[in-house]
Amino acid sequence: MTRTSPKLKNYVQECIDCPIRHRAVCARCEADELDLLEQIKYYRSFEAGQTVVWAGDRMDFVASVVTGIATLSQTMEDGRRQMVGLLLPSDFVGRPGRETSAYDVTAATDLVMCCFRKKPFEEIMLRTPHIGQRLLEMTLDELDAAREWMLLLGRKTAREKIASLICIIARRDASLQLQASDGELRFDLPLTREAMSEYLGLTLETVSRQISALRKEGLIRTEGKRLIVIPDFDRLLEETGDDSDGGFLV
Amino acid sequence: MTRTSPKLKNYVQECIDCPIRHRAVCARCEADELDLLEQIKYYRSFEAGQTVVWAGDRMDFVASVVTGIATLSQTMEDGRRQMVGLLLPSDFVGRPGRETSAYDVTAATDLVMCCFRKKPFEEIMLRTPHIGQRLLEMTLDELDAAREWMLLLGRKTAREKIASLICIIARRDASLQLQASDGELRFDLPLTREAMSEYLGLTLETVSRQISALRKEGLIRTEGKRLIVIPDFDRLLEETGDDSDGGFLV
DNA sequence: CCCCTGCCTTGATATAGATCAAAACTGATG
DNA sequence: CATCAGTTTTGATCTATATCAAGGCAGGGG
Repeated sequence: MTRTSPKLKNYVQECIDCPIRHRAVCARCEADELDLLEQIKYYRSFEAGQTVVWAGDRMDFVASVVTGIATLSQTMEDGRRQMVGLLLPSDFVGRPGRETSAYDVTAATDLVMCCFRKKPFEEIMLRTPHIGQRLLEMTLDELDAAREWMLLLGRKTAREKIASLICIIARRDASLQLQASDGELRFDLPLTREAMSEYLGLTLETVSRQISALRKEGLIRTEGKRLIVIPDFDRLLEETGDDSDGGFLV
Repeated sequence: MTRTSPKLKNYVQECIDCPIRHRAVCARCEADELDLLEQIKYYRSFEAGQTVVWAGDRMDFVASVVTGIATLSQTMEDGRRQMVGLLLPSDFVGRPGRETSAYDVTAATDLVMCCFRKKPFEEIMLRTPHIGQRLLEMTLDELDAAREWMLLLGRKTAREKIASLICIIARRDASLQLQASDGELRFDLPLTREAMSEYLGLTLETVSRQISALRKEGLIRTEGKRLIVIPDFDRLLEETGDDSDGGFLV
């Protein structure tokens, strides 16, 4: 678990060719603005399971997720945990103007982040409105997502929660991968039952039971450990409890 | 209910003397920047219970809450409702760059909002970094609050939820009113049992029972319809399940 | 090849909170 | 002052999900 696989080290990438160039906090930057960021950026890699920072710890950088998935979670004194954010590629980690992390940040899968030390980043942000504008936009999106999640946590049944989670991951995955072989959607769900339960406000047993139920009813199939296949996305969507139209915004 | 009490009409206020001047989206504005906003602002008043906009409806303004409390909520097709935001004075309503409201916005109490038509506001925002900066800061605060709430919805018991709600309102109230007569905190909790249940992801019966329980144990007293007295804030805080130190920001 | 460790699944039971129901209160209206 | 609608409280019961418990399965290491 603590052994570092060599392939993760020394990830390097020109901004120009970066896979998240047009979705991350730098999305609106012009070439010269991008140069400023490129000069101060550095990459950090983590293996699945590693902790990036603990809640309350000093965190002197902000970052974009380049590849992999990170999670934000809170822990209560007695150990109850709730995940409060699922960070996919292009999502932003950290808060300008705050010294410490408010949440535990964990690598759910192998993870590469594009980091900026906080101080220089804040300086560049003041001089570069495009960054602040993009960050505002992204933060508003996160806020919408958090509120959507409040509905899920407060009012949905266990079955609806699971269906919602699968649909959301499938959507975000599809929007990146651009694959839509006929009607069947297949993708990686790289979360353990426990991680899902922390996200959904359930126990891992309930997660397992509900996934089994969806499988028995043919709403999903599972292949191997982490692969999910959705034969009919719309049918699964009906199980989420969301309005037939709108639903999640990504 | 639909009769409009005259006192609510025609609220007018110079920005200079505005009670939320230094907390709202205009907080960082210099005098000349404030002038720009002052020229396009207008006030709207709502009575307790009135709906400001429905989710999905066109919303061509953004606004700051000046006095009163507004709520944001989502409704599922079958009627289940979850409140996703509680907007107190100085909080911001609406999202620049979005045509329609994502949530039902309702006046929980009599309410006065300082409104800006969206288009001119967005133009001023582009020219005035202080507004965008402040809005980013406020949005990040909202996001933190939403995530704190996710923990509450996903993991807290009914009792902890109620204690948390009361503590949060008490805190925010205290930070505005600046009254701290000895140890005893007293303040208005202007939400019906139903509104509380929608916020906490409970039924109104459970809310009522838990409030009764806290009252019987002397953790709170109630005076009249809406007044709450907290004899010992720290003791109530212990019932929230939050870390003894940190807890909610705001 | 076998064992171990970490997941995952499934079953039996317990319980917090929902649901259903009725009565008590509160304040407004005629 | 009586009535009425909207709240709140409290009681009885039900149920979805948690909790406790036991096996099962897959992959890595010796």
